[in-house]
Amino acid sequence: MTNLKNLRGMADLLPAQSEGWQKVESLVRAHFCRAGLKEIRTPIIEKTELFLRGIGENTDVVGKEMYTFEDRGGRSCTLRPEGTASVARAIIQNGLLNNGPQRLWYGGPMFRYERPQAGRQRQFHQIGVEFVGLDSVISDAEVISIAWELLKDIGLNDLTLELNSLGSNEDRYIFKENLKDWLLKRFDLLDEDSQKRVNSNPLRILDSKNKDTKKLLRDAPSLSDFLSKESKIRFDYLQQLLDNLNIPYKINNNLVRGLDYYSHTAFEITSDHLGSQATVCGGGRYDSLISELGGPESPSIGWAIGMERLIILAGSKLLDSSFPDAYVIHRGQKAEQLALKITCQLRSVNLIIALDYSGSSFSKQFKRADKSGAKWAIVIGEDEVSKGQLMIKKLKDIDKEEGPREYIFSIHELDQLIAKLIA
RNA sequence: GCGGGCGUCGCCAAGUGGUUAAGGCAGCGGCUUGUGGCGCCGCUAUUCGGGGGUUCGAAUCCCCUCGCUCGCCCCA
Repeated sequence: MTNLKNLRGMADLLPAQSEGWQKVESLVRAHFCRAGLKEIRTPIIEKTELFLRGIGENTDVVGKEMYTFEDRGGRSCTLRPEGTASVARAIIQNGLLNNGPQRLWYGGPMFRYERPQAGRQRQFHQIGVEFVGLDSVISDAEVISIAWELLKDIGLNDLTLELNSLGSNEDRYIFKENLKDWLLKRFDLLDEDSQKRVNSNPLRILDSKNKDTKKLLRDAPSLSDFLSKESKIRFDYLQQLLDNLNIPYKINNNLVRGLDYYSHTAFEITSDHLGSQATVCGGGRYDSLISELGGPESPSIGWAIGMERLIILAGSKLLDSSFPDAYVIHRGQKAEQLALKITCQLRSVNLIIALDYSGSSFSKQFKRADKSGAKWAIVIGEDEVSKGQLMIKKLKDIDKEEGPREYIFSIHELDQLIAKLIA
């Protein structure tokens, strides 16, 4: 291998892992289906402008993590760093809201140009849910519960749901000005990153991991004190609904989230088993995104789950477990032809059949049959072909003596063979 | 983008300047040309992520580059 390696942060999904992915994906689909969600698929490339306007120019995602390039027509294009902006665009462009609120899910690869580490790659996969055109608090609770129940169903136990209210746009504007004033008075005490953010995105400073800044912020004005009466009622009611659903949560007043479009409800689901990338699910309400992108006023809420992180957490619960029902052993050219034919016929009735290709000794083929984990060996040799028969032999539990291990069938009586294999 | 660690066969690995690069697992073949999970025997890296350089001589030292990994930042 000379230089033909993967690009940094772009991982292959190998056969040993794909079954785990499929398990998770089918569970995910089942949950979405039960919740009555419809799938939407959008292109993985969009005009750069969509993300600039949708996600916000001062966010880290847009500021330093986008895969942006010019196409041959000189258009600035970007590989989507998240799903919501594209979904919003597609909804507006196709007029879906004319049919009422949309309850949608999506999934697929996302791209962010970052230094990879555990649970973080440059191409990664998200599944997400978006409720567009719904304002009621029960939709917030429902959206959260879909994520929570899904994660629980995959077998993840020690997860933490962190919850906050960012208030209305107005609440947040007033708070932002207050916070900015407060921070500017203490500018010299802030860490470098936070100093840069004071004017562009002061809310993000609340989320700072810097020790000194954290300490300083203990006395800072709190967003919760700036929530309007309506916003407070909303937030209280959401908590009441979650209590009612027995979904545990932790209020985190510093949870701001990195994308500009959130208002009111913001939440994250985190785990202690992911190293420093603790968030497995993140989401919130985005009441003004659709209208800002040129659509009708449409309050909305959604979340995204990182598939790679989900798979890491699910870990050993996803071990490979599929074995063939039967392994077809054959010797001789006529037998080979029959073996292939039988294999296809049995597969057509949904049996999982493995076929040997080696043409080596029966002894070797039996060894391989054992290794495959198959329950039965189907043996087709020259004798069988000439008699129009085939023989099956039970492979597992060789030491348990209970009745015959071998059975002969006519190749014209496949029904009986099938019945035996299924039994 | 910044800072650490790492890169020898599909996997796990020994080797840290000197004849042919250990070993284990897996794979393939044989013992056993038509019957299995054990066992025994044999085969499987002209090459040490890639490219330069130092040297009589390099997987081992130096430089560059690619990738992985851990932390920061941030997020899924």
